[in-house]
Amino acid sequence: MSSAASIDTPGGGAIEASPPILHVDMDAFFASVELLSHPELKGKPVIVGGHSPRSVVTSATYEARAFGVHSAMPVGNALRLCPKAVVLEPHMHLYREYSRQVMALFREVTPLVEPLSIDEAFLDVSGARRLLGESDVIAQNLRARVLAETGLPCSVGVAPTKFMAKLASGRAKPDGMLVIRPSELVAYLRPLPVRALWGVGAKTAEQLERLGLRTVADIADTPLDALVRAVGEATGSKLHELAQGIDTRSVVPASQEKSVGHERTFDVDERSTEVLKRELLHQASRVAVRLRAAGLMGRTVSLKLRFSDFTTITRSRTLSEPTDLGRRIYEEAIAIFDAVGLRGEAIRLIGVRVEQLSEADGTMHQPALWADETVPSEGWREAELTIDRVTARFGTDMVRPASLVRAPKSGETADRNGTRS
DNA sequence: TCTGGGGTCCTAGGACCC
DNA sequence: TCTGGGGTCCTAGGACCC
Repeated sequence: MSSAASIDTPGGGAIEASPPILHVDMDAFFASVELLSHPELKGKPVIVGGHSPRSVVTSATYEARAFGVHSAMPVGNALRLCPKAVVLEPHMHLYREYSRQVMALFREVTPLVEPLSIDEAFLDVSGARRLLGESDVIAQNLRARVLAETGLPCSVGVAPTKFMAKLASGRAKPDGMLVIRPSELVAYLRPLPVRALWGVGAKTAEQLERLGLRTVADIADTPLDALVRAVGEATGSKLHELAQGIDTRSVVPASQEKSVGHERTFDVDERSTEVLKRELLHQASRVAVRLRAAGLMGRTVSLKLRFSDFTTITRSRTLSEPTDLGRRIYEEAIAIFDAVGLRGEAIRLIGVRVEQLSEADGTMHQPALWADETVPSEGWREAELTIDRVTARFGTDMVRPASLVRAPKSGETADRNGTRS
């Protein structure tokens, strides 16, 4: 066992004055992006969410939050709390584009940028400080720059560790900055509720509550083994460290994705296997398009089903060879689906995910054999590459299951009927 | 209008190998 | 042959995060 208390201080004493980690979090990201195209709604309660009956809030302006609206809440509930709110459909492609822009701005500060989600990232500025000044100065300049170049507000937490930086950015919201220095760290942490610790959700909080543990201080003062018995090895030891302000994780620039999937909740629970399988075909093809676009292949296919009562099952199968073909993923998903043996149960959600990703380096691809021996796999590969070209040109909406239903004859590429207006 | 869609990580049991 | 243990892979479920 090594000494857990030793903390690397690459910048020496300077760290005391200027903590090295920034956590940048865009404020009400999706809603803020929408306001750029709807300036007349500025200052009003705005909710981003779908219009279908089961849609939830994906983002809300602070004006809407004042009414108790928050993300993951059903849109209907949100509208009851705030009837005047304007509901806007999400535009994911726009959010991804703005995300790309702000992440690029972060990388101008330091190459050590770790995106955490579409709208937040950690920055390690311990090296950049020599050039750009103390980290609070870097943070303020970055906030100003993001606002000037994108029109979007963000908040920044500055602290000695990732966890504390994230905590700080949360405290700084909206449109603010907060610096937590090493000497203030423990005093800041101890009074917070356990729920503030990373990895403590509703269930874990409940388990801890049963032990009488309510604050971070309670956790910090509880012996490690008692904690581990209550919540398991990994969570227990993690919490014990976080509670005393210890977090040795470093900022690691983007790593490879581990899975790619799609899922859909039906507006009304679905019983028809024909409809369910058609949805699987669509999802498998979308997953494959994304795999190929990223130059990845996957080896494990899993199917997810959620029933009306919200119970959820997943079933997976590992292939002998990785694939990036929708046809192959679809076949496997169907085989799993058939093995589940539904007897007309109502399905609320269905989804497909591909795991165990590896880089597809072209030459390594082994053409798979289909159940239908008359269809050469290379024909399918050609068909799907055509889909990629159509997608690149017209967007994913153009890729319809219909283009995969029929095998292409030789010399023919996948048709692209199903054009949407 | 009960509970979206994209993910990551952990646990636990069994198979299988050395 | 009474009882090992470590490691890896696979599968299912669940907690958690944004």
